[in-house]
Amino acid sequence: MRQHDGVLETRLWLRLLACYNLVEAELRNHLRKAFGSTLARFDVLVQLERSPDGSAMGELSQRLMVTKGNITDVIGRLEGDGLVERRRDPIDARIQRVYLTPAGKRSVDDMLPAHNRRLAELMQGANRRDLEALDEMLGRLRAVLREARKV
Amino acid sequence: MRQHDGVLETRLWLRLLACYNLVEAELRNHLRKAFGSTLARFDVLVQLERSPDGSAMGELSQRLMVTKGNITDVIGRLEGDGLVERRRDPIDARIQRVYLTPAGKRSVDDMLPAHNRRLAELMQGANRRDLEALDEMLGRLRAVLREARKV
DNA sequence: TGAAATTAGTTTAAGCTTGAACCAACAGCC
DNA sequence: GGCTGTTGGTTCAAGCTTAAACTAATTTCA
Repeated sequence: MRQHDGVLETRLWLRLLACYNLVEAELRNHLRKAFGSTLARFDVLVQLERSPDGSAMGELSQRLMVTKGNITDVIGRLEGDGLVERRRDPIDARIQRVYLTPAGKRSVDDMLPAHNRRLAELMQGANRRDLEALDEMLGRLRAVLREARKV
Repeated sequence: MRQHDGVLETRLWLRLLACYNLVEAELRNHLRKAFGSTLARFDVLVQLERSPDGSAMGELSQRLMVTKGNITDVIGRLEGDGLVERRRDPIDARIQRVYLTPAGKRSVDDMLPAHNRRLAELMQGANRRDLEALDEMLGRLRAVLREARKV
């Protein structure tokens, strides 16, 4: 009898989904209450902080795994608040390069440590070895999923 | 030197996020192309199929981990398409009980097997033992996160 | 009993997100 | 140079999602 009927995969997916939802809700809540911000904005700002030379719209879209239209929208809102600025690439005029403004940098520097602390707090009830093993295996699953997507 | 600075937790979260995004995007894509449906609708329908006696709006909201307002919205759309129907609970008049219509049941029965198959396909590149271990540990993490939320 | 607190759902405004259609700029090729 | 195809972003409509304010019904308890 073949046991590979998808039951394990479904249960795994539902558990992963639950973990995702629990963490996501808590982090969103924290950002909102502590900083009046959202995850979409935060994610973009963090990504930009890691790219001092700016980042193209499409690059952001890929890294954050959302559509290009989404990035256009979020960046537009962040630009309106003066946290980022867009400059057209001088070599390739199609490319919009996005940079953190000083205010944007201040904003990330403010949020990021508290955000990470909150995340660590959420998992502090877990055994450290479990987290390490989980981390390792999620890395492997990610590789498998990336491969599967191509096919 | 205290090593518990949140690096592990952050990496774990980013990997979990990546796995979530990869699976979610693929499942959504599949539902859309194969059935012209969405995950939000699908999730509600599956939940209702598991509750032959109907489900209250708040129950759906909790199980799917979304807000009550969201459920009102999605159910409204599903009802408009004739896939579910709302009936007020005769005992407690505050409660709206939601049921699958025959068309709704046909729709789930149509989608669910293909959906699960697609999910299993996505993970078929992974070692079976890894998936079992991952499943187990996600279950434990979920418990930890639920506990942490209460605090 | 009946006022106060709780619970179930709805509504609303704002923001998030997608997918598809579109425009402009670049790259390859003849 | 000037087609042709590709790439990077924007726009648009629709749907998804949240948080907060609200209404109506039930429960609690003095």
